[in-house]
Amino acid sequence: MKDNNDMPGHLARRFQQIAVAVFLAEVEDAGFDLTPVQYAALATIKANPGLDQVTLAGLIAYDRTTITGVIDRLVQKGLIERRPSSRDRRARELEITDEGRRTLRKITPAVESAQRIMLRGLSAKEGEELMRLLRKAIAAGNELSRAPLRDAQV
Amino acid sequence: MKDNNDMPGHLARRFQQIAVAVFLAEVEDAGFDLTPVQYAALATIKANPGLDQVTLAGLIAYDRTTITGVIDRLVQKGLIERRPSSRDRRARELEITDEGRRTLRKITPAVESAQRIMLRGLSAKEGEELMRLLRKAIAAGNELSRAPLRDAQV
DNA sequence: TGATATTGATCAGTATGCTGACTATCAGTA
DNA sequence: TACTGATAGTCAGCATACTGATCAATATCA
Repeated sequence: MKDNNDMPGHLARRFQQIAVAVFLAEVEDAGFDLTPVQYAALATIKANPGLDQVTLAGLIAYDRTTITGVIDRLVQKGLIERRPSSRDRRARELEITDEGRRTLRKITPAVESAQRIMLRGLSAKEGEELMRLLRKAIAAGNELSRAPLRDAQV
Repeated sequence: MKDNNDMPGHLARRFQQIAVAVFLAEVEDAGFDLTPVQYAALATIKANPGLDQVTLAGLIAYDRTTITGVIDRLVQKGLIERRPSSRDRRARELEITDEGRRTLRKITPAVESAQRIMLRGLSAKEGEELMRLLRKAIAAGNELSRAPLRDAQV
């Protein structure tokens, strides 16, 4: 019988669990209330003004049904705006607000600190290697989840 | 601005997302309906007959409030039994059923196949190195989540 | 012993994430 | 143009995960 510690799936779940806990703790210490998912969405909307929800989902590999709720909460917090697209009446264009921009700027140190903390058991070289291997495994498995990563159409 | 791909937290989430999708697909192909979490709980109950829920949670690093629902569903499926402990009337003892044992035996090839698939982009050596680095990072961050890994009391 | 603290389990509430279904709209084509 | 298929977004339902609270039972110690 294989031990849990020999199962990449188990290790993935555990590392992700710690990563989320660290992120939330750092962000809360900085005085904000934003989840990892909300942060990624907000940063991506800022970098791609006016994008629609499906494009956003593709850029950060979320399921389109998950995005709906995330967007709802970001709008609720006043960090982004959602308005109908003029080109496609099915689509919604997403735009960051001034407050969203402010939040993003002030929260960045906490986010970067969280990334360091979740790798604190590794040397700099090991951290780089872990990220490289994760990127490689993810690239090979990209199409295996319902929410694959997609490039922006531009 | 850091890219998502430079964020270990983002990579962790993405790898876990793929790992779960692969697990569910392989298990469903084998004709079963069991989540990664349910599998880990079932295997751990089999290996530690009569353990209580808190001990189970510690062994696989789940939150104790999450365990309740997982156990409910395993009982519902007839794979385990939950009964009051004789030593401590607050606690419940968990025991695998014959059907649980049968399911575990028949599902194992699918689970092992899933572990291979989620590492398919990596060489054997790289897969080992990824697991080593994950274990190391997890060990250093164990106490940072609400559900740290705990040894069994025995 | 009796007061206090701790522990095992559960619950309510919130936030991902998924499947599958549905509506509205758009795009391509016969 | 009318039909067909695809697409954007939403929703219901289910399963993790977490926070914080509660209840019952156990442990601890003055």
